[in-house]
Amino acid sequence: MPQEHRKENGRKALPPLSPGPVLDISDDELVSISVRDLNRQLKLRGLTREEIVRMKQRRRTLKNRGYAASCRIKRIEQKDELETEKTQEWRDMETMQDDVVRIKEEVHTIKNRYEALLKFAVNNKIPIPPELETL
Amino acid sequence: MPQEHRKENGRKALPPLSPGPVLDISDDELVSISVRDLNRQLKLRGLTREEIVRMKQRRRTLKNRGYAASCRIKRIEQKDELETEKTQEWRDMETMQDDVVRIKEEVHTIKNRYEALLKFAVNNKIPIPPELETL
DNA sequence: CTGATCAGTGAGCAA
DNA sequence: TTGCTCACTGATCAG
Repeated sequence: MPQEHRKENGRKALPPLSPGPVLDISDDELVSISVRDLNRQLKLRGLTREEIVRMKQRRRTLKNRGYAASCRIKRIEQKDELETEKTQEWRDMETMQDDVVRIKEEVHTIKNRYEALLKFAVNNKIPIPPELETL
Repeated sequence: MPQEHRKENGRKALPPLSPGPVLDISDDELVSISVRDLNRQLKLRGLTREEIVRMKQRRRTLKNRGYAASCRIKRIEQKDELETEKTQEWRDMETMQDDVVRIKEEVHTIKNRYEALLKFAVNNKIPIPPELETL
């Protein structure tokens, strides 16, 4: 049960999967070469059927190790993406809220102007058409 | 290497961790009882030191299994939470955007009124104070 | 010790 | 076969 770990981080180190007794090849090479080339090598040297099976399994395991790593990275990236979007939307929200405040002030300004104009009319006894009398 | 899986889901089924040859106890019981009670049982029957160690390890493994499950659930919940917040913010955004549109229309309406009033003044040759002449 | 999290592992599904 | 994802495991860290 080769269960130690290749902690890239701050943990332990895992020795490479034991190379077969006959075909010695590093983990990196094994995951890299194509199935075709691997079979070629396997037949070139005379490996037992069992040895071949073991080599295939080692290759699959190494592949799986990589897939698992990708899977974790993907998960983290998706999470980061969500958080980033959340932050951005929060910013957009603030901007829009500012817009609302600004425009509301504009409404206020114009209403005051209108009332000033109406007051001027009243003070000078200028008759205003009814449809313009109220705001 | 008991490496099959207890897929609660749609996968395979894993037989319980092999009970020790002496103290037979189910996985559920083992994770449930306290360390104190476990030690009591362990001494009550005469278990080898090695058997005790194995039992302790089985307990730890079962505990770990539960921790891992919690960890996965937590991760999923956090992701759901983020997505829910995102959706809610998107909704809030729409509401606010509607507010902006509504208020801008209000501004337009008032400006038109003001201009109508000014035009009325011009048409009737009413002098307007300079500070009220422009919008 | 307990609980949480990480990287590695095999199972099982999908392409 | 390949790639991904799941549950599980031991290692390791934090409390």
